[in-house]
This record gives sequence, C-alpha cells and structure tokens, in this order.
Amino acid sequence: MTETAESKQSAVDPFRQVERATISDTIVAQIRELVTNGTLKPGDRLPSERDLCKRFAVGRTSVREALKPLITMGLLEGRIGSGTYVAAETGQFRKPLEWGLLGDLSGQDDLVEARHMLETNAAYWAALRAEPDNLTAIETTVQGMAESLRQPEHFQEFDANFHFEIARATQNKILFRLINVIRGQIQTWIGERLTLSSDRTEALAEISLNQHREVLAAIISGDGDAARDAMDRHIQTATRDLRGIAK
Amino acid sequence: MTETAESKQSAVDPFRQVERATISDTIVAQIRELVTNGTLKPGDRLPSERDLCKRFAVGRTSVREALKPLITMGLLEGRIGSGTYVAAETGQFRKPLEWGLLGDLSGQDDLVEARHMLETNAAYWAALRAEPDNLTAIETTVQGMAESLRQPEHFQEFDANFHFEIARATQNKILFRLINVIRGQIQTWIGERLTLSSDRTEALAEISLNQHREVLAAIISGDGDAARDAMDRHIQTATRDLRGIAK
DNA sequence: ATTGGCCAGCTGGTCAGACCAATTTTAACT
DNA sequence: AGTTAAAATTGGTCTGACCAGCTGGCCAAT
Repeated sequence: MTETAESKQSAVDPFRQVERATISDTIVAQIRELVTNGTLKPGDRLPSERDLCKRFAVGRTSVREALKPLITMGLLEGRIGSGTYVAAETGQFRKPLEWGLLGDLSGQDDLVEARHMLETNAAYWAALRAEPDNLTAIETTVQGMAESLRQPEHFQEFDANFHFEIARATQNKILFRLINVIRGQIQTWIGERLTLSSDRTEALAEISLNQHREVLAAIISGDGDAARDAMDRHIQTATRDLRGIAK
Repeated sequence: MTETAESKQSAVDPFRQVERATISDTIVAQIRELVTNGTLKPGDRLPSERDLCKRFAVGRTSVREALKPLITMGLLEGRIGSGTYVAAETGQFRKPLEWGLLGDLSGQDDLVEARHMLETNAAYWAALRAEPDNLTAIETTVQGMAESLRQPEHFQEFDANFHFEIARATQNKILFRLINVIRGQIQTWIGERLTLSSDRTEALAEISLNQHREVLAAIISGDGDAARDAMDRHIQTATRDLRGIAK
C-alpha cells in the first residue's frame, strides 16, 4: 500500500494542501468559461496569441501552454497562418470522454455492455420525451435505411444516425454524449474488422430495418417499456451478427 | 457557404485531408501510451524536461506543450523543483470525464437521471458478477454505516463507498468510472446546499441503512432483478429526501 | 547523535526574441 | 476587373535566460 497522501481527511485539517495557481491554468479556466457560457461560439476566432499576451499581460509561453490543452481536448482548433478557433460543438466532448472512458480498455466487452445499457434506456426516455422534430428526424433515418438496403455504407450511416437521434430525443445531454462516444468507438472497432459486402448483408439489413421500425413505432406510441424491449432485441441481434461476421 | 471540405466523402477519396502531425501531439501520444500500457506506473517520475528534450531531440517548448495537456487532464502532475510524476490512477480519468460530461450542464436533472440509470444497472450486474472480495468490501461499508448513524459525515462517507464498491463489483470499467464521476459531481452539488445536521437526519439514515441492506442482500443472493429493484427504491428515496432538504 | 541553518544544484514555470511554414491580405501589374 | 506576386500575419518550434521551489549534502550548534 502506497500512502498516497490523497486519502480523505476530515475537513477540519488546518494544514490543507496549498494549491499553486499557475498562470496558464488560470487562462485555461477563463477561456473554457467563455466557450461554455457562449461568449465564444463554435467557429469564432480567438485573438491571436500575441494579442492575448498583451491582454493578459503575460508571456507568449503562458498563453500557448493554456491554449494547448484546450486544443488537445478538442475545444479549440489552431490553424497556422489563420488563427485559433472554437471547435464545432460535437467535437468539444468527444476527446475528453474518450480519454476518460477508453484510456486503457483492453477488450470490447465493457463497451458492448455499456452500449446495451445506454441505448435501451435511451429508447425508454425517448419514447416518453421525444418532441415532434425528434420523431421526424428519427423517421427520416428509417426512411433512409429503407432506401439503401443495397448500399451498406449508406445504410450504416443512416443506422448510426438513427441511434444518434434517439439519444438526442431523450433530452438528456449526458446520455446523448455517452451514447455518441461509445457508438463512435464501437463503430471504429467494427470498421477495422468487418468486410461490408457479404452475401448475407442485404438480408441482415432487412432484419435490422424491421427492428428499427419496431423501435420507432414504440417511441411514436410513447410506450417506454416497449421501446426499451424493442431496442433490447435490436442491440442483441446486432451484436450477435457483428460477432458472427467479425470473428 | 464556406465549403469546409469536412463533409463526409466516400472512403475512396485518395486525396484525404493530410493531418499535420505536430511535434508535441506526437509526444503526447507516446507518453500517454507509456502510461496506459503500464510502462509508467502511478507515482513514477518522468525524466526532467531538459532530459526529454535530448531524448526526443526537440526543443523544450515542444516537450512542455506535450506535458501540459497531460497535466491538465490529470494524467501527470508537475512539481516545481522535483519533477513530473504520473498521477494516481483515480485521478487519471476524472477530469477528462468532467470536461466531457459536465462541461456546460446547467441543471442537475440530467445528472440525477443518469445516476439512477447507471446505479440500478450497476446493482444488477454486481449481483451477477460480484467476487467474494467485492462482497466483503460492500459488507464492510454497510457495517460502517450501521456504526455511524449518529455521525452524518462518516455515514455519508460509508454511503458513498457502498455505491463505489458496487460499481467496482460490476467488473465493468466504463460503468465504474461513470458512476464515480457522476456521484462525485452530485456529492459536490449536495455539499453546497445541504446542512448535514437536522433533526430527521438520524431517522433518514436508518431508513437509508435498511435500503442498503436490501440491496446488499439481493446482490449476495445473486438476484440481479431484485438488486436492481432494491437500488431503484433506494435511489428514489434518497433523491426525494435530498430534494426535500435542499429546496 | 540529533537538530537546524546554509548553500549549491536541479526542476518546473515564465519570459523574450527569433525563425519557419502556412495562410491571409495587400499591392502591383496586365 | 482579374491575376499574380510580395508583404504582413499567424500558429509551431527553437534557444537561452531568469525565477521560485525542492533536494541533498555540509557544517556548526546543541
């Protein structure tokens, strides 16, 4: 047992760890605040580094060491010769979540299990909370799948968007983000070992389409439990198919 | 319309966007790999920045701009006069997850809902998968609660550890991390607006203790659904109590 | 033998100035 | 006006310097 000094201590300890506020960390906090509270919107351009130096009255090193983590985390984006910009919103949480969730995962079992849990619950909440536009968006993706049974690439894209829109329909940001990241990761993993064109692809797609329709119907009817069950069946089927093809 | 070239394009495009590999990003990836694959263990000290400069054959700027994100994300820890160290494991995923999950959340409803979802499922999986040491650890926390009914601070700590150990018993790293982060956040939120000592505290604690015992019993018996239900009741009660006190 | 002060050397944090490469803007020219 | 070349701007990198805090060894006082 290493005594890592970070063990809990009653909040009455008068000799708490002093926390040195480094300059760049202060700037990080400031810029992060500006981005999250909307003062800086996606696509906006930040003042040049040399300008920021003057504004903050610090050296360029400090400014750059503040921007660097924000860039690495996908909150900002630096373009040589042009400037530093606020990244698109969807990119603002992907990397941090990947770092935190998937940093040292060896297998994909945890991933598949988490996905199952998140998506079944998402279907439940979507059934209870979907707004008209959410329903429209979901229907569009199903329509798209129906029209691309023979184009695996397009079909997969509509498939992904289907789950994407359901996650959005839950109106729960946390759920939405988690599903996105985990789906993205699984998708990556699939892409690495799956040959899209197989004899059975079209048949599988048709089955998949029907299952999606069931989920959609349950969500439209506002039946949370039915939506959960339908999604449960779908994910189980999909996972089994994937394992069958991929192995 | 600015044609941002980042729209999807068939994977056959031979002229894909070239990704400028910045030096520091390369170093980030290397160090991150060393940490996640265990070559660098928590507490280990990295070579000094000036040494790393020589090893990578780059300037100190690049080394520092690589270390900075790793430090900001809690993977490393810099100590003036001493060196740069690999952070404790528990700190390696908290910040990234907080950045990604909670970056711009306004209310706590999403948080409470996510917690409910995660913890009920965790109870289910824990019932199916808990190892003997997991059970022992959970029992210990219940014991601790029973012995500190009149000491709210200690009680809360055992309470937190109870859920902590259940999450661990699921053997699912993703679930474990998510629960930790969300619980930590809720705990913070609670701490900000809850006076611990109230007349009803002890009575509430007793009710809470009994609910914990029910969860524990279900987990020990390996009954996943029962564990889920018991946890469901517990979380609902706890949430209601908190809202009642906090408002 | 222990304690405490002192000092030299190392480490991360910050600064300044310079150069490069890519981009944007400006100016010149057809 | 349209095209092209030069100039200015910007992020990325390097170097060398200084500060502030830690570390370890030395030495004098206890």
